[in-house]
Amino acid sequence: MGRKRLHDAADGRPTVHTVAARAGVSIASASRVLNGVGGSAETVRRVREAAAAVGYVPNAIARSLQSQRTGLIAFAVEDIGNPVYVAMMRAIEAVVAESGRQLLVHATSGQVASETALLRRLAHRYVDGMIISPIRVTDSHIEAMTASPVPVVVIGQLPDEVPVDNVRTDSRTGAALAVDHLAAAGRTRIAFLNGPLDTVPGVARDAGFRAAMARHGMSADMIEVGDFQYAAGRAAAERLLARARPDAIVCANDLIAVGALHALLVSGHRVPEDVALVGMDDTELAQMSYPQISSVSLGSEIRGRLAARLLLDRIGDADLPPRREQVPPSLVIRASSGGVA
Amino acid sequence: MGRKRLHDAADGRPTVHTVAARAGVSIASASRVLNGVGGSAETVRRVREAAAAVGYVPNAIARSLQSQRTGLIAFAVEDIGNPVYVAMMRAIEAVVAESGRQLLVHATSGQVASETALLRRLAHRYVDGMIISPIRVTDSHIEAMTASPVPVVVIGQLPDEVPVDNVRTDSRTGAALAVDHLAAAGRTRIAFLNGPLDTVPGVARDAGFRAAMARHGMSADMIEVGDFQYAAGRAAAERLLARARPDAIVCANDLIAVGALHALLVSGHRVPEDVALVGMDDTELAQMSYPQISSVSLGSEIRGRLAARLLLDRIGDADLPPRREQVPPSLVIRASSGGVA
DNA sequence: CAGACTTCCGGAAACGTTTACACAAGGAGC
DNA sequence: GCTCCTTGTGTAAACGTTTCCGGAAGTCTG
Repeated sequence: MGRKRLHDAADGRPTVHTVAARAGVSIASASRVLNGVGGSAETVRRVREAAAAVGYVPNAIARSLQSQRTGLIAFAVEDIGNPVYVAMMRAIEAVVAESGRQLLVHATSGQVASETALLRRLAHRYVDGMIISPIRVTDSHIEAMTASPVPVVVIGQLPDEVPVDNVRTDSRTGAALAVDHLAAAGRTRIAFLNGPLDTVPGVARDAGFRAAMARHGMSADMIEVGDFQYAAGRAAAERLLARARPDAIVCANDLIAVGALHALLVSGHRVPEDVALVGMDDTELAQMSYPQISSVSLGSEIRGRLAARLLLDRIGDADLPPRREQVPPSLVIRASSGGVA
Repeated sequence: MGRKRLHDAADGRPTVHTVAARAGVSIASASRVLNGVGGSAETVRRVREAAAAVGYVPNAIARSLQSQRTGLIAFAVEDIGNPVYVAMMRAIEAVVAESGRQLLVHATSGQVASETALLRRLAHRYVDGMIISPIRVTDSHIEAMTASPVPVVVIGQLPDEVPVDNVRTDSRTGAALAVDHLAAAGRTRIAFLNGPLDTVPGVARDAGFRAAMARHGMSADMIEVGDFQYAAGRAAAERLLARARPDAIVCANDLIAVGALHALLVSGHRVPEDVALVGMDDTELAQMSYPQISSVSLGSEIRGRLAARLLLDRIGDADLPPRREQVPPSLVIRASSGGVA
């Protein structure tokens, strides 16, 4: 006794030293065999056997310290309960997996503190890069992003001068598409249920809605604001219906639209006969509802895929100039606005 | 020249050496100041200033190698598109955040290879512990779990002899609750839309349904199987309606139930008048639908919270005996089965 | 059989932190 | 003025890997 666990880690688990000692070889040889590079047949056999016997599991942290890579990518998102982020995540995951890396998701609950803390923590090298889709962009976000030691790609609008890879869409135009569609269908009293006006998408969609309404000569006086959730959408619709008689509603995302649909049906309105409905993001939620909800697609899968590619490119070459991709919105017409069922 | 970036990391970023050199102190002092322990007023000032000047960001990997902790917890889940996992995640997150750690989520897409690869990779020390909710449990899962160097907690059924902390529910009884409720409401032709029979929940719910039907003297001959997704639920319901005339449908989860609801409404059935519907998991989806869907709650928040606590306890003391928590199911009655709207 | 090449191996130095330990300086107590 | 304690500092050893480098042994060529 006394020499037991001599080469083990602090917690008693075997290390490469343990394996090497048991196999009667140097740690260099053990390491080589365990990584499958070099080693004579006999050495390979002995090391493999020793590793299996002691149940050796490499310590990835130590390996990463040496290799300067972890093989992990993070996707930080504000509300993973929103299917649009799930769609993005799936697209990102596909690209990331293809590169042999693993994707981790972090839900920030949209708190600025939490988001920057995340950047501070993960970006301290636990991951090789991260994709982040903030709905609010503060100075501290920007500072954290530019100071990050690992590459960061942003999905969403970003001030032009920030030198960070960036995939954006144009939800201003997206909101306008919805209005145009409803106006063309003869709707004249179009309401808008938006998310918070201190968010980037909130202001863009508000601007798009107002501009399109003006263009059609209609007044934008039926606007309700809540957050981007189902419950808020339902509540906003109830407030709206209590004070006005819209014949169409544009919603700033699909969660809000589903909430609005619920409020409409509960209060006996027919959709789309009495009130037409258009959501935004074109998530699976829009298809799962009955009637199915027309929705402005902002190309979430495409944005996810592009963001992943930008990130991998930058990991491959840190000196690339900052790039910027733009994905155009498009309208998907379904039953809720009088399209085909 | 020649001595420039002498103390920088390989990638040119400043290290604690860089900061120490610039501040004219030893790396020990620099480290102490940066961690907020000790240091004279003058030293603190100089180090802080130097760190800010060079934009020092600590390398978390190196720190973790030394401290043997990362402060990260992982939640591995099969399909993050299913709201039940989002609910669990939120509950876990709350507990984990309280302990000052950060939660990461990994969606495994239910592939065994991916799940065990995950265990192999993350559990190699990138995280301090992980919670996993597999719907299939294979030998390779069990092996990976027991060999894991970091604590693992399983949400879901597990063979009794596996010495792993475990939070389970009883979805067998859950399915029976649904049948009892429908039978009590006078439904006599009860169908069942289940998930795959090679999954743990799939077999449990099948057994529960059949047992309850037998107990009520009804034959369990209207059963359709798909996967646990919306599309499968809708397709299964369509198959069912093409060959039979149920007056009630039990669904193995809420996604399936929403799919079934859609199929029912499209084909002109009234819910609950013609066909009553009960889902399972009691996710927000059940409340977002119209009519709202009755659902068997399996206490996902509670299970998440318990799992997180078990994990933290085990991280605190690895020698604890394996523990097992059980959460009972309960029925939440809504409009789709004739409850209150 | 001499030399040139190849293959395999072990020692030791990294990777960027934290921290145990030793030591110096300064103040308080007698 | 001596000891004793406190406070601050620096040196160096960890943490568990990978990998560079030099040397030993074996193989091929002419």
